[in-house]
Amino acid sequence: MATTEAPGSTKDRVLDAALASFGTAGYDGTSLDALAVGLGIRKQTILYHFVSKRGLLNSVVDRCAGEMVSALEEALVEDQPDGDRVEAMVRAVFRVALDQPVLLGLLREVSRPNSPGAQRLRGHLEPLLARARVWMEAEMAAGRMRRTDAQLLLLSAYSTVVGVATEIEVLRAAGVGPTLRPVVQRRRELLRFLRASVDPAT
Amino acid sequence: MATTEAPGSTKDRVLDAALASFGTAGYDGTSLDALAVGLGIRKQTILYHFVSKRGLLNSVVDRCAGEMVSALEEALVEDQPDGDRVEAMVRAVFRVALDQPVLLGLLREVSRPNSPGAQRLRGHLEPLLARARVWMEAEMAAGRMRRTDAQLLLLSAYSTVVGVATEIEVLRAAGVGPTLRPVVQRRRELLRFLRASVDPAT
DNA sequence: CAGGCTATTTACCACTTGGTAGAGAAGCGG
DNA sequence: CCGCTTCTCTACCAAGTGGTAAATAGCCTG
Repeated sequence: MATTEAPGSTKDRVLDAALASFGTAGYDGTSLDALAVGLGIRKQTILYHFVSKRGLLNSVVDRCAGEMVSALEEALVEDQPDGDRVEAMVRAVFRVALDQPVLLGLLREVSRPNSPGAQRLRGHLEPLLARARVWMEAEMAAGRMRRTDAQLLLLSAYSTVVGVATEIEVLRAAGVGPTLRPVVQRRRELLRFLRASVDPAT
Repeated sequence: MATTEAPGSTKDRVLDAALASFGTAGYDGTSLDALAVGLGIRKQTILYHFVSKRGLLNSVVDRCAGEMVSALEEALVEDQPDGDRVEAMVRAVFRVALDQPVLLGLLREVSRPNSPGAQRLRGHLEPLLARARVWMEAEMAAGRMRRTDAQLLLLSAYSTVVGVATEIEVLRAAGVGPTLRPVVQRRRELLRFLRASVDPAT
């Protein structure tokens, strides 16, 4: 049983193309035929590997959520000397946003309520959020963080980070170009926001 | 020539239903047939009034952008004694988000790059953004606002506000309920952020 | 070489999509 | 009553949708 596919395999190429299409055109805006033609294969090959369109979406979400979660977990591990965990996570998200912006596109598409795959995404992110929640509550108890509703603040931070990172793609589309400067500035502003939300001296 | 429709007219009912559907299911996820059935009319009646599906979207965007812009302009007028313009605008957006959350859904849907209607929305918001830009630059010159790239900060604020307000719908879907408390708290957090971004003492 | 397994194909299918053509119907001014 | 406009309807259609069935080819094992 090979859970990991060779990166050049048909299945993997389909996943890549599907990610791009779902992230930009959306789920409904993606046609299996078009996807197949773009890959030089037949639609039925896609259905052979993923059973249904919905199954394809699920696979794409699974893979991307996996990448996202492991990127975040790496960021959490590498700053063991307690060097601002928040900053580490934000940097991780922005790195992903720069490396593969399509992934953020999918995240945006799929985090819409009632969207197919939204629930599945939540399932992947839930444990991570739970961990963050208990950590925050510990920080609050220790007085290192301002007292607020942890869940609410987390959702706020999540949507803000995704919003900001997603917008990198918007900027790119608007012709601002893949210049690094605006991105860095955005990240700085965002960190300022998160610190303000968390600062106990208020 | 009656530019304004009677609020009970067929045309207006179609606009309402289309707004709801575009905002939740998205453009591609909306079918004219389903829309018509939901209204108890025939699809061709819709096409008679709006020529095409795209035309319907344009009309919806026009109406919503109009409401949004006038809400913002009202907010700007009523605080002539310079009582924190930023707060007035944020409050206006949140009021809209609470009164008609679907409108925010449309905003989110349509502000995706390459989305049909994205350009049209930009056209509506452009003058408002331009006004805000010159105002901010004046504030910066007067030293009442920290020096940054005005355009970038505006985009940041825009996406953040929309993100946060949109998420109200997400919360509602997640069962957090239309309670007022989280919304108020979110607004407070957001204002803290915007003030921090703008505060000259940094 | 036989037989099974995997991967990809061709050939269809039922259904939905947005859109066109044209017929009635209702109201209204002459 | 006529003719005009406005609105809604029935009847279609071509193109595309996701999905099923079955055939074909390659490959490894016995």
